[in-house]
Amino acid sequence: MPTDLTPHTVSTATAETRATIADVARLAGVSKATVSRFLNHRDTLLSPGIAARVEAAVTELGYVPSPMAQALKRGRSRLIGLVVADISNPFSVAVLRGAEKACQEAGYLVMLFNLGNDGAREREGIEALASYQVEGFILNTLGTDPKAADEVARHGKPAVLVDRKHPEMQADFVSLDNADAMRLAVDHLLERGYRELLYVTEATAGVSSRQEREAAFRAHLSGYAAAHTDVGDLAASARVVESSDAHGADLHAHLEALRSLGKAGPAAVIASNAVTTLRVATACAALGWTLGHELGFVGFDDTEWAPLVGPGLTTIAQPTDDIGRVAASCLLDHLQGRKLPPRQILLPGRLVARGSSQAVAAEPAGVITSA
Amino acid sequence: MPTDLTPHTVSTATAETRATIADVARLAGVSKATVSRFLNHRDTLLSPGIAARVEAAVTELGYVPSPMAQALKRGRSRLIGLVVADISNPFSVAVLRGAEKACQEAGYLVMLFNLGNDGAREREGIEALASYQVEGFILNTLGTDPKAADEVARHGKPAVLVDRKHPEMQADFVSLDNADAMRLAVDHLLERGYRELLYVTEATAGVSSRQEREAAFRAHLSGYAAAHTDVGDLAASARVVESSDAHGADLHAHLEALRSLGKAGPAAVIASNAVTTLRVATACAALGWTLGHELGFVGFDDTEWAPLVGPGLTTIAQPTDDIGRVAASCLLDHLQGRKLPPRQILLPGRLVARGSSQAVAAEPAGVITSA
DNA sequence: TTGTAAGCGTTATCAT
DNA sequence: ATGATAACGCTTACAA
Repeated sequence: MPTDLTPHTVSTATAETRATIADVARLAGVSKATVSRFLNHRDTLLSPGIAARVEAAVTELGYVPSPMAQALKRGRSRLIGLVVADISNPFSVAVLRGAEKACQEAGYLVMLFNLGNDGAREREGIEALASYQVEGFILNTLGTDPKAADEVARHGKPAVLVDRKHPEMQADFVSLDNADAMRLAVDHLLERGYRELLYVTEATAGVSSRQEREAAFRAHLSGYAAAHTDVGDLAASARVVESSDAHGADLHAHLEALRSLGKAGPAAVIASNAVTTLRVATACAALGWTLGHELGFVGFDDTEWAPLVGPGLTTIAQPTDDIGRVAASCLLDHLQGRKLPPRQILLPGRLVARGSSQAVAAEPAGVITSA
Repeated sequence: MPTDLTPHTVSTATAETRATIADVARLAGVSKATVSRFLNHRDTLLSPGIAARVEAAVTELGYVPSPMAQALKRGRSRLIGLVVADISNPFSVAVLRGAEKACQEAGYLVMLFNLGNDGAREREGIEALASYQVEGFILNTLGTDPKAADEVARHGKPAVLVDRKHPEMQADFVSLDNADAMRLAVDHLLERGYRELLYVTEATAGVSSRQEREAAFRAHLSGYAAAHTDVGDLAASARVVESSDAHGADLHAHLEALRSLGKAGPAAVIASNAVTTLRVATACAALGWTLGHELGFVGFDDTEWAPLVGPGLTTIAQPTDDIGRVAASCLLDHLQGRKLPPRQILLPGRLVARGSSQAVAAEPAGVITSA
C-alpha cells in the first residue's frame, strides 16, 4: 500500500485532462520507463514492490495509455481501416458488422470510410485511412480504380478484399462462392420446372462479383442445355439484362417479353442482389403479377423482408457475418506477422426456398412447346 | 469496353515509408518550422521564394502531415466518435450515413463503435473512442446506462445525442419529432375510418424515443375521444402491446383479439419501427390476413421494401439523412468553439400513404357495433 | 532491476 | 521572415 494520502478526488473540475504516464510515475514514485515496462512487459523485469505501487497508481488515476502516442512511437495504431463502397447496401453493412465485431474482440478499432458509391474516391479513402496509421485495410470497394492498388502497395500495409477483386491488387480475398451460389439458384429453378431464365444484374463493368455471377449463370445454363438436348428434354434458355433505372421501369418490357416468349417453358428471373430484387419486385407489382405465379423468382441476398413480399421470395443467403469475420481474421493473421501468400476464401451460399419459386406444371397453361 | 490495358508501374517498393516534415525541410533547404508555417499559416509570414521551394518539395515528396502527430501536439485529432446501438438497424445506418458524409466534408473522419445492442458496453465504447482523442461524440446508444453520461462529461468533449435522450446528459439532441409523427399516424388512421387502434412497440424501458411515441399515442387518442364523445361519434380506443418475440408469435393473440373486438369500428395497428413492422407483417401473413383488408396498418420508418409488402405499407418516414447531418453539424459547431446551450432539434416525419391503410366502410363487414 | 535520455512527427515559443 | 528548441505522451536503447 503506497501511503499517499494526497486528496486527489476533487472531480468537480469540468475539463479534467487525462492522466499521463508521467502522472502515474510521479504518484508511484518511479520513472516513466518503469511504468511503461509494467504496462507492456508485465512478465519480465519487475520487482514485486514496485509493480504493486505502479499498479495502485494506475488504478487510482484511472490511467489508460494514449493510443495516439503509442502509435506515433511504435508505428502501430491498433486501428483497422474499412473502406466500404456503399453504406446503404445491406450486404456491406452486414459484412461491416461481422468485421467490426472480430476487430473489437482482437482489440482493434475500426475506422470507416464510406465511398457513397463514388468510385473516384477510392484512393482518397485509402489515403485518409493510411494517414491515421491504420495497420491494415479491409476493402469492399467498387474495384473500379486500378490505381487504388498502387495506393495500398505504397503503404506496404496488408489488405483484404471483400466481395470484389481488385485488378493487380496483391491481397487476400474473401467472398461468396459466386459460381456455386448461382448453380444453386439455377438448379433450383430448373428443378421446379422453369425453363426460360432471365438474369437481372446491375452494370457488371469492373465489378468482379457481378461478372462472376453472370458468367456462372451463362455457363451453368449452357452446360445444362448441352446435357439435355439429346435426351429430348426441353432446352433451357439464358438471357441477361443489365438494369440501371432505379425504379425498374426499364424492366417491364423485358419481363413481358420473357413471359410471352414461353417457347421452352415457364419463365423465371434471377436477381443479382437486393437492389435488383427490389426492382424486379416493383416491376412485377406494376404489371399486376405475383411472383411465383406468373413468374418464378430467386434473388441473391436473403433480406429480412424477403419472406413478406408476395408469397415469400426465394433467395440465396450469403454468409455475410462470416465473410466479415473471416476478412477481419485474415487481416489479423497478417498483422501478427504471419507471412502467408495471398489466400482466396470462398464461402458457400445457401438457398432459402419460398413461394416465389413454386413448382410449376410441366406444361405451362396455354403454352405449347414447339420443337 | 472500358478495359484499361496499360501495364501498371510495377510497385516493387515493398515498404516505402511516408515522407516526414523533416524530409521536406531538408529537400527545400529550410527548417521544419518553416515548413510547418507554410502548411498552417500560409497567409502570414512568408517570403515568396521560400514558399515556392517548400511547395515544390511538398509536392515532390507527396508529403501529407501525420494526423497522429498533429493530434498529439495539438490535442485535436480531426476524429469524431460515433457510437451506434445496433449497426443492423436500418435507421442507425441511415443516420450514420448522413453523419459520416457531413463529417467527411468538414475534414473529419468517423470512428465507429457498434454496441450490438449491448447496453452494458456503452461506457466501453465511449472510453475506447475517447482514448483515440476523438474531438466529440455522436451517440445513438441504448440510453440505458446512466453512467455513460459521466463518462462523456469526464472527458469534457462535446456530444450530440441522436434519437434517444440520455438521463442527465448535457448535450444537444437531434431526433424525429415523435409526438408530431405519431399524430400524423393516428389522424391518418382515424380519417380512414379505423377506430380500434393497437400500438405495437419494443420494450420502452429506458428508451426515450419509444416512451415518447407511446405517450403520444395514448395522449392523442384520448384527446380525440374526449373531443368526439359528445358528438355521438364512435370513441376510438387505444391499446398498447410490447412485442418481444423476434418471430412475432406473441402477436397472434393480440391481433385476433383486436379484430374480433371491433366494438367501436375497424381495427388498425401502428408499429413503432421497422422491427415491429416486420413482426406485425409476419404475424398477419401467418394468420392469412392482408394488411389494409382485415387490418389497417401504419408503421414507423419508411423502408425501401415497404411498397412491396401486401398492398404496400403506409409508413411514417423519418428524415434520417437530415438527422445524421444535423447531428454532425451540431457537433461541428461546438468544435468550432461556439459555446451554445444544449439545443434540442426535432425534425418532422412524413406520412407515406399506401394500401395498408385503405379507407374502410363506416360499418365493417359482419361486425355490428353494439353500444 | 531501475533510471536517463533520445526520439516518433508535429506545432509553438522563443530568439535572431 | 526564419531557425533553433521544447514540448505532446509514449517506448526503448543504454547506463547505472
